[in-house]
Amino acid sequence: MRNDIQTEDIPALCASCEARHRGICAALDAAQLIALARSSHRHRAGEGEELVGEEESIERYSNVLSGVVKLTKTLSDGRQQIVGLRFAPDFLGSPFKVESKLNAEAATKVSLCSFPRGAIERMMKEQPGLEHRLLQQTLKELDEAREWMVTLGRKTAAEKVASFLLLIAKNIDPSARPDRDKAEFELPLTRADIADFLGLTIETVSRQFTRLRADGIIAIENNRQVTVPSLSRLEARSGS
Amino acid sequence: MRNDIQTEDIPALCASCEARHRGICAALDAAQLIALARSSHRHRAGEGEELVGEEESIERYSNVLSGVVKLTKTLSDGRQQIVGLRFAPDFLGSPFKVESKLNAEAATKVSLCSFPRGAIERMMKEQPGLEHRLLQQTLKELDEAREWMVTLGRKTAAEKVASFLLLIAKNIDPSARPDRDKAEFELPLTRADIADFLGLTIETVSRQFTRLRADGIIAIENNRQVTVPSLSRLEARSGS
DNA sequence: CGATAGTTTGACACAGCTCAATAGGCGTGG
DNA sequence: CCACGCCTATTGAGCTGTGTCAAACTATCG
Repeated sequence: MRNDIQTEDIPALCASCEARHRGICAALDAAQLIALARSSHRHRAGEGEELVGEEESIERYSNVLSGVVKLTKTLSDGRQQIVGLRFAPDFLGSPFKVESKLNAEAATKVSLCSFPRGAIERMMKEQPGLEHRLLQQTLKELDEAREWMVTLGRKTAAEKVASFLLLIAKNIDPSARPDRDKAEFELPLTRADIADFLGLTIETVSRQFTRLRADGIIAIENNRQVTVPSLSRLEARSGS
Repeated sequence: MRNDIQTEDIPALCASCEARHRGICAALDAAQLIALARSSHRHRAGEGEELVGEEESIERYSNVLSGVVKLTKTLSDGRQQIVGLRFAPDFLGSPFKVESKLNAEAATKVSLCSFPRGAIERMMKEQPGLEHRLLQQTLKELDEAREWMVTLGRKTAAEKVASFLLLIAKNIDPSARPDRDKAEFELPLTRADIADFLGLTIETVSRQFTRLRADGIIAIENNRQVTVPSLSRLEARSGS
């Protein structure tokens, strides 16, 4: 199914791409990668840019190559909830159509590799491995969503904020290793985003940050640069 | 893929089964149904009975034929959150293994059609349509989970209870039809379950029920039998 | 340096929680 | 068929965590 030996055959673009190894494209062989690369294009989006409006979602699918994308839902009166975050090399855009509305917006600067809907669907027919991969990613997303439901429904504000920091640390700390208990990373979200993710207000989020800082669980520089000296101490506050 | 013409060929058990039409089994042809039926068995479970403990989840998969199953997650200190409800003809048991722990418990009397893990996985290899079907069910679940995240994170207690009643009405009112604005059903969950589903306490749930009753939005008989004279009036209170 | 957007802090209000008592439904056994 | 007991649901009173509103502070960028 994978064809790592013939690395020279795969498109140059894909050779160093993370999605090729850990993402959707890992299910494709060289020939399929070439076919897909023909109709794919890389592009960037700035913070706050909308990626998937109603219409566009149907048009194309993307791999997240870098940056963070937030998936949001909005009630009719404007209340908003972030229902998921996508990090590299996650897949973006749900296959087949889902009835309910969902927005995707760049939380940070983002780079994407996009292809038209049709290309993926055609490939799915001739390569069941791709659909299998998609199922796995969807199951992972479902699992994460359920985990977060517990956070939203049953945790206190303090636990929510700690859980959030752990999630980010796991997903974007470049120095992360299983044994390292320390973490450093730049927050990809504003306080407002964090509030929307946690079902809180920005003021409550801010107060919880202040408390974590006062207790030495985290240090923050320039509002965004976070240091966690001990992930296990942070985890102890996450209520899990 | 489906083979409705040769109805006489399919197993007697499956002939009248809802899962055969709207569930997972719709992806199978007569021969496959027969093969699967050989290793499947129907059984019942009483209210509160645990269906999927850690170990068992891996062992077998089931279709829900009647009744309601609740999927729960529990924090280390005992706080609980219901992360999903399964109604007939939903599928139960996640394919491949998911790392995180999830419990499935009968919320009402339940009847199931179960088969061993291996049977399904073998069939998935020879019948891509089955995996496709599974992907669709998973996408639907993901969508529902996200919808509920908004409810948990951003709605008031009153809106949560209204949303819950709408969800139940949609899924188990036998007399439901798109045009009918009235609904009648028996609540499949206790107040404690409802609280765990909504991220509230039983007292708050009870008070919201009382208010809905006082306002004529619902009528309740015997604590479980609910009448909703106007679903649209109920929906107006759901905050969506 | 000033403008702007984001963040922190404070004072206060209120939705929903806690604890406690009462009421209702339902099965069991006299 | 009633009486009892158990379990679930309701109601009440008071408390508290989080929201609201407003002001001060801080980064960032032209």
